[in-house]
Amino acid sequence: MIALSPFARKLGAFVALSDAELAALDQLYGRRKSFLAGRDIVYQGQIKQSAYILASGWVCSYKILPSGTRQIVEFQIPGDFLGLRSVLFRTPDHNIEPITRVEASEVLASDLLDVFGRTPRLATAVLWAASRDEAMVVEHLVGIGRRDALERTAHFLLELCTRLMLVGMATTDGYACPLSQYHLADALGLSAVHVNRVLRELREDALLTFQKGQVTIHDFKRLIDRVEFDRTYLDQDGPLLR
Amino acid sequence: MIALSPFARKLGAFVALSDAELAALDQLYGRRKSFLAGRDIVYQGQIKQSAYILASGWVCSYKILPSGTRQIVEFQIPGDFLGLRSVLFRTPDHNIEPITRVEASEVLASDLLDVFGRTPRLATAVLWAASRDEAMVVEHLVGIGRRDALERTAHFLLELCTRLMLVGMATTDGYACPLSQYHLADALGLSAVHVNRVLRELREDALLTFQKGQVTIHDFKRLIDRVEFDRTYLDQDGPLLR
DNA sequence: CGAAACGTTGAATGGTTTCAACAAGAGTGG
DNA sequence: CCACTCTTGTTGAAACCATTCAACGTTTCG
Repeated sequence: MIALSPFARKLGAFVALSDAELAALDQLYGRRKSFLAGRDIVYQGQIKQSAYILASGWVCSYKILPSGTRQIVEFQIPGDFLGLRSVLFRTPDHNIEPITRVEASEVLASDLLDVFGRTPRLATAVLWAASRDEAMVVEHLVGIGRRDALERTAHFLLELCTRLMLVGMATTDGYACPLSQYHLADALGLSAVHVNRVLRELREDALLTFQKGQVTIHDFKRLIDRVEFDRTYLDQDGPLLR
Repeated sequence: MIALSPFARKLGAFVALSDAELAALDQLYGRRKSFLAGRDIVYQGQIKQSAYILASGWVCSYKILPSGTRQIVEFQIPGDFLGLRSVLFRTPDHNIEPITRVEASEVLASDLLDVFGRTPRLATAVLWAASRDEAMVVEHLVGIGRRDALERTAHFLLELCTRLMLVGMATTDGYACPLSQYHLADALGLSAVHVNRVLRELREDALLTFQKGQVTIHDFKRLIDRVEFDRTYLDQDGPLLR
């Protein structure tokens, strides 16, 4: 098997894809665009009738409160859809920040619907991925509402790990992670100072190290036990739909 | 105009509905079911290939953590869809609790798709409502992550107010609310004790009273200013799509 | 009437934030 | 190439918001 795009890899985990379906996937990819780290992708206008599929780089979507603090709602990594709903529904009310340099393929709504019509299994796969994204936002909400800082942080990093494994960018030993402690803080609803302390604790307990753009998991099993991470959607080694 | 169902009322706020479209809506309603307060609607099996439209009563969906605490993700009120995604996507991993006695009409996936195909404006309206639901979950996440207890609580009660106004069950003076302080606590990520204190503060500041199943808003404008509530989707006095 | 659920309040505890100060590394322009 | 600044990371101490524990009042309902 030759190198698949992260997107194809991810969908392949949900639905076993035939060569024909893989070919149909290619039709989705439109114009390639790149965005610079830090410079917000203003949703108004820029992405209006089109969505993107992330080819490389990390992105986050967030909201800013009148007080000036912000809350990151979710991160997108290679293989993820960006703005899928905004194509179908309405202009979103949140901001998008590229965390690294980002390469993304534009996806036109018309192409998407066209491919969906001709290869229903692809539609299933895409919607499945979308529903997983939504489940993650819910999981995120639960974590912020009911888990303490350490559990929440570890959970988040473990979830990132499972997502990255889907596209071949992580193993249970760790992964490259371009996030700053400020990003973590804004996502976890904590202060950056406290994130720092929590990371130190995780490191001193020899569970996990978050340093210099690298997450190293020292004891995967013990970490999972310690924070009661639910492995159900982790133990997916084959497509769900054949 | 004769009495519309809450569902029709809500959609009417998004899309101006013709008589023909209102008639098409009626086709959606299938078997009527009722559920008892407190008895969880187990998602596995019960609601599998069908969704529901709430006719009367309140429902909440929540997740339970290994520690035993729970986090309520969202509430559904009359006019809301229940399990829309589970029809399209996969079986959800959360529980559903009817808070009051609930009357709901079953909606078959086939009927839904059929109506969508024949009256695209209805499809737009339904998807619009779905996207608003999703936006609310995000708003909820932001609140839990970045607002203090008082702001969070007031925000939540104001949001409920705007939702209920859409279906004619609230005014800016208040509304009937069957939630207990425990429900509030589980939704807001707070302890019930602290919710009680926060409610007292809101009451003593003559902003809002939450008592005996009734939310009374004493000073709508001052409350909104105090907690920096965003009125944008509040000031909707006409359909967005004509 | 009694029990169970819900609401209320105080005091002690604790997790998290804020403030403040400093170290280390990356990028920038002179 | 070095000084400079800016961002990111690190640590301690004080302050604060929210939780927990515990007790008691109130309502609801069988």
